[in-house]
Amino acid sequence: MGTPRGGPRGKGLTTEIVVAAALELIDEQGVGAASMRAIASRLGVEAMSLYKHVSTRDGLLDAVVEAIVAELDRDEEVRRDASDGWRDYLERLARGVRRYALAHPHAFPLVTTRPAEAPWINPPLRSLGWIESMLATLASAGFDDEQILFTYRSFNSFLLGYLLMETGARTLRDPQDGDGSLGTSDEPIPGGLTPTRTEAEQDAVAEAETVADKIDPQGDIEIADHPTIHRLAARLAEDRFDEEFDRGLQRLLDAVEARVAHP
Amino acid sequence: MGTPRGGPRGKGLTTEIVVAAALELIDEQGVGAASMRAIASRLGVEAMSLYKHVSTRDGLLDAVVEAIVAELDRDEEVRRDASDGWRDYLERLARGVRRYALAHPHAFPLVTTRPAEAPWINPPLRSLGWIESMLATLASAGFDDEQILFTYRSFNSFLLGYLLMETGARTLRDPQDGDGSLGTSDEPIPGGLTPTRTEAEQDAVAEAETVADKIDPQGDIEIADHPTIHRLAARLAEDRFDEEFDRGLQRLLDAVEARVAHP
DNA sequence: GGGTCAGGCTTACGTTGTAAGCCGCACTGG
DNA sequence: CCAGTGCGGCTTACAACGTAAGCCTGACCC
Repeated sequence: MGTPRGGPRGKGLTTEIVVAAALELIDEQGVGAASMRAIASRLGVEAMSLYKHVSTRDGLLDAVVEAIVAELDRDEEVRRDASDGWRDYLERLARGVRRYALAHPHAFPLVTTRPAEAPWINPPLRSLGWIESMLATLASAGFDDEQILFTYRSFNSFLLGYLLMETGARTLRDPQDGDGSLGTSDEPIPGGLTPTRTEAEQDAVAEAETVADKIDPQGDIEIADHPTIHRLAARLAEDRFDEEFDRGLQRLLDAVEARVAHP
Repeated sequence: MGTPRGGPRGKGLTTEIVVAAALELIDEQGVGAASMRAIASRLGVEAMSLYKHVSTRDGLLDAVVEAIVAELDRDEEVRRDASDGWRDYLERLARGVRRYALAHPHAFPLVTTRPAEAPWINPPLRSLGWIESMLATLASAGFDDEQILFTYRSFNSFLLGYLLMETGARTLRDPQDGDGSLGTSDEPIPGGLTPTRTEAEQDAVAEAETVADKIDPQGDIEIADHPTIHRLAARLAEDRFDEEFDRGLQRLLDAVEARVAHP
């Protein structure tokens, strides 16, 4: 009841501010860096003060996810009404999702993996508002229930997979890992093809064959065991994400269209 | 007696045992429950002892991921040689991946989100061995480089998206307290289409208003704001994962086939 | 039999999330 | 105007976490 009336109370912190700070930290240094204390200190405040605005760290992370997804609401391109047909609508929606995903590559895994409240709420379209919007749009475009469901799931699954792949490729492991313990290879593995582990016995952690063991700091791979990878290395490294997203999306929409056309 | 003897040192703990224990804990109670102390105590050992076998918790998690992916090596179905053609090979591989994903729904997010060593190593096929296997198989099936790359990326992205969706649907949020402290907000936000978003003051990131607020403990949704969701609720809840995986996979393989047929 | 050392255990430290409670100030109704 | 109310900060405290450092024991080899 107690509505803040008259001149709005000169409040300092708000939930939105806390969420925004958390998101900034995540964007800059990854999820792990967003500790309650770190977020607080970025706001010039003590950690416990945050709890006046969020219930728990997990809750805060959920709120961050929702804030990210909510960027769709502010995306003019996406927001345009659906009067140009379902295909146009889905296309704009997909590009909008990609936009927010690429805007927050460190946070996107959060969007994709945070457990949902119901089995049919899935990333990357996690808000009931947008789910409703999509389903309703398809329905009023003449899709029957079966077709709507098919489209909903294919669409989600495509975006999920593609964008996780893309953001994953853009956020690699910190190469600071040199870190003695695991890969104490001071010397770069000689272009030599022989995986001779001379000495190097010092490494107490006789780890069982990690992928990292097979890739030296320069990113070269052992050619002997993996000739095809080696041959395709250049192509594998190419950044084709833009066009492949387009192609994939069009293929998906074609499939939907086909499904709608035939019984 | 208690001490095994014979040839080499009769050891108690091994890296594999630690990894296995970690995986069990993750499967049973989620990643968060797999603390060093918890893993150790499950093995009847002190936490610090684990460090004789793994270098760090992060390293252990990486090892867990590798162990999971390595289940492909033990999957007879997948392992059969590729003499029945690339399509058969990819189909078996895909089903194998799905098998391990469903075997470890709590761990799968780990597989999908742990940062890789190179941008082209991506889930769910994270091992150089399998990547090499796949690329080589396609090459010897007559694919040119372009086609190989296309197939590799589409395949990964499809599996990633579909399986993350499926495992996500199977591991929901612990339905505990209704909380509410997050929603100290007074103003109800109109969600959905035509948001009529009044001008946002500065760059405030988002509104508070959690999805959880709109779903009661029974899983019912507010019908007023989300009529289409409500109408489709039953269908949305249906478990069609098996057949949809098949369909999706076939569609993917068809697309590959088409791409290989035409220039 | 003495030396080595793998592989456990103990102790200790810094950091984390958060429960509990304190206090000042802005605002309120009388 | 003044006493009261409660929002929104702060302080303190604690259990659990990852892990650095070092100790201790018993199986092995010469």
